[in-house]
Amino acid sequence: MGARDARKGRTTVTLEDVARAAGVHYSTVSRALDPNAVRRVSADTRKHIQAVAEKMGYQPDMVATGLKRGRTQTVAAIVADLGNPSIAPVLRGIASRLEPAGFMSLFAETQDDSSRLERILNHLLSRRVDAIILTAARVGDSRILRRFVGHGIPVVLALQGLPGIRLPSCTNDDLLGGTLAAQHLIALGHRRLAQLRGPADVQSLSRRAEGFSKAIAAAGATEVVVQSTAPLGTADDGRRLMRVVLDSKRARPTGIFAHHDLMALGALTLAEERGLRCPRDFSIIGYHDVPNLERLVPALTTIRQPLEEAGRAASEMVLHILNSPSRQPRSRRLAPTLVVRQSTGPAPEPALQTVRKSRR
Amino acid sequence: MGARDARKGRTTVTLEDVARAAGVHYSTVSRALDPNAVRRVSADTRKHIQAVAEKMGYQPDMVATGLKRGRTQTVAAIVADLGNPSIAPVLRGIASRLEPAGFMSLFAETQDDSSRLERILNHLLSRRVDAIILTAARVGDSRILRRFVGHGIPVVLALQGLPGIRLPSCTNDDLLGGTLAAQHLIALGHRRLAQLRGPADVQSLSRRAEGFSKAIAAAGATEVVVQSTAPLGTADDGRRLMRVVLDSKRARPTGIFAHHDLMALGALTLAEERGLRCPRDFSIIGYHDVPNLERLVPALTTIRQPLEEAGRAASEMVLHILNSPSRQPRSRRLAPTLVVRQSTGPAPEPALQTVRKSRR
DNA sequence: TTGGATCTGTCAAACGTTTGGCTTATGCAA
DNA sequence: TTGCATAAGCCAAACGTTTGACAGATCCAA
Repeated sequence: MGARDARKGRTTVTLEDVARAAGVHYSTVSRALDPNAVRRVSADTRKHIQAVAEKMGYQPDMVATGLKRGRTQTVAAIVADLGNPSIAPVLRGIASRLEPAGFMSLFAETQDDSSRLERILNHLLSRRVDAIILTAARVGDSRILRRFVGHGIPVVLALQGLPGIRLPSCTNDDLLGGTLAAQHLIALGHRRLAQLRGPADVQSLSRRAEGFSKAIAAAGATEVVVQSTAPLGTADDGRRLMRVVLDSKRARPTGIFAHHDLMALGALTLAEERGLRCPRDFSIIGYHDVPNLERLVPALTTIRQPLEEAGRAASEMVLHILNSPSRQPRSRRLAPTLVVRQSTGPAPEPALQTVRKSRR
Repeated sequence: MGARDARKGRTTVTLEDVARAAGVHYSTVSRALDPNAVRRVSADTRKHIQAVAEKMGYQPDMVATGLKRGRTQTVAAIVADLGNPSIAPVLRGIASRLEPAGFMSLFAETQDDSSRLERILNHLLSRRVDAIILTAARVGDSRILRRFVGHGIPVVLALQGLPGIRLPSCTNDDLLGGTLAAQHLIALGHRRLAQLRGPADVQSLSRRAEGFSKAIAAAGATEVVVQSTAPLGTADDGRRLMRVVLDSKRARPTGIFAHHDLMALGALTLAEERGLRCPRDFSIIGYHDVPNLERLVPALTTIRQPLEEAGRAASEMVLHILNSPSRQPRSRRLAPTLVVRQSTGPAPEPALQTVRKSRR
């Protein structure tokens, strides 16, 4: 009869129940139900057992399996901040790739606090998760992670790389993102550019800046860079930086690259307050494709990062490691795409194009 | 010595290892480490064992514990669509409440597909989760859920109630939300209102409409209602509905209530295209407090729903059920709040106020 | 008939805990 | 000293699987 377990009389049917009903030993049931079992049970018995199990509604107990096999079919997704709108698509990517492989995902939030990360990791160790996908890597965390990796459980980084430790990662190609932004503005004829940078100590932003600047230089255009110190992405910051640009004595730039859509938004409103019209007088391009901003007038041209894809790719790596632990998978950089909307247009003074051609 | 388990030589220290090192039986270690164990171990040994365990870095194996105790300290959060920006805050609320209680959360996405929901539930059964929080309830799902509840595992509904089945839920008070919107507009002197409704077959929207209409009627004001059939919340839909309102032969309403911010946005742009200025000529109020829209000009007045709070409250219920399974907790309705920004202002023609006073 | 192979299936030992029952030691009253 | 309660700790049986080792049956060649 169905076993009655600890939980308030919940009824569970076990291997033994099925075995009794089918008139075989429970180990035979186990084998009959294991899709890739060694051939130890005849086709007839197998079919019979499967029928009985089906009829009784047998569900294997994955926690027992986990204990025996040492594999829980669980991976943890650790994020810094669930409030960050970039995160949900990543989680979705993770779930969509892992689910068909029979895995489920636990989630936890570090709130950008290393001690919380450590607590979470210990807890996950205790839960015997099979792997970890970490989107919350901070520079100081490599020590903690190292100990964790020492326990033999795979860690894959998503979105954020981490310098202090060799871990497979799946990040966005910010160099390319910056390049795309620059090439777009150049192609529209802009030759005097400005870059509204995020804080310097974030690796991805440095690369973003580098990609932009290199492409600008390669085209023989000029660029002024202003830099924020605040955490990336407030509109106020964008205003502030844009003010610096407009107040400068140098010739006003016609193409603006903001490291974040909300900065672009702030910059845009400030410029319009000063009587400049976008895209007539200047073009501006943001980064991130923040949701709902496509509703603005003018809708923001931006660089979109493949977030869901990042989650999928990270999961892919996890599965790869789990299936063939011999070698680490290669880290990947995912290509962002340019999303052209209405905030970018042809440069206002085409005459300049030819003048500055050969500066390099 | 540390046991070497199945997973590629990963080293785990077990109760037995600690027991050997401490010179006691492993059951004693188990008791010494259990904070609320019956008094079976002296203070001295307990302290000694704790020290040894600490030094060896012992971490209890929660899957073994789960097997023995029949409790996995895991709850599952099932959502319809991780892409929905409302969901992340709910997840955060869930994690924040559950984590201090020693629980972690699994997540899964139904993609609004009942058969996927069923698969997921079976899988969760197999994993012996302690409870489920479901934000993805659809009308047709009560049958599936009933079977599941029959297995004795608690299900709590968040955000969406479900008519066919008695389940504790934690939803937003849409009636109040509609009322708040109406009262705000009334207080500003508006007497001719319009309501841009979402589709009729969604319960929460009906209540939203009801709350609004009742408050309007109570104030003796008039209202025209136009209704969408599309799934809630596209700007195009808002445009379409607003066009109907403006094209009507009746006197133009001065106060608009849209069932969703994006609808409000669409309505707003259409009205401005027709030469009306907001909030000078008309006021409009949305619903949902969709992120980033506060950057618009004019920034949208809206109704904010306590999403994170919903997650926390649902978790609270789960913990309550788990701790005292005797009685179901009462369902809760969470109060939304009015967020006043710039899209609402005093009604343009104050004279009308007195004229229509006693229509009821 | 004997002696392997091969094919099916059973047996039982794990996996790492929790926990009821048991044993021994200790304290204390008579 | 005995008797007895109580405290402290050990023993071993679970929990539901997986899986190596073994056993019986069948078949076939020698």
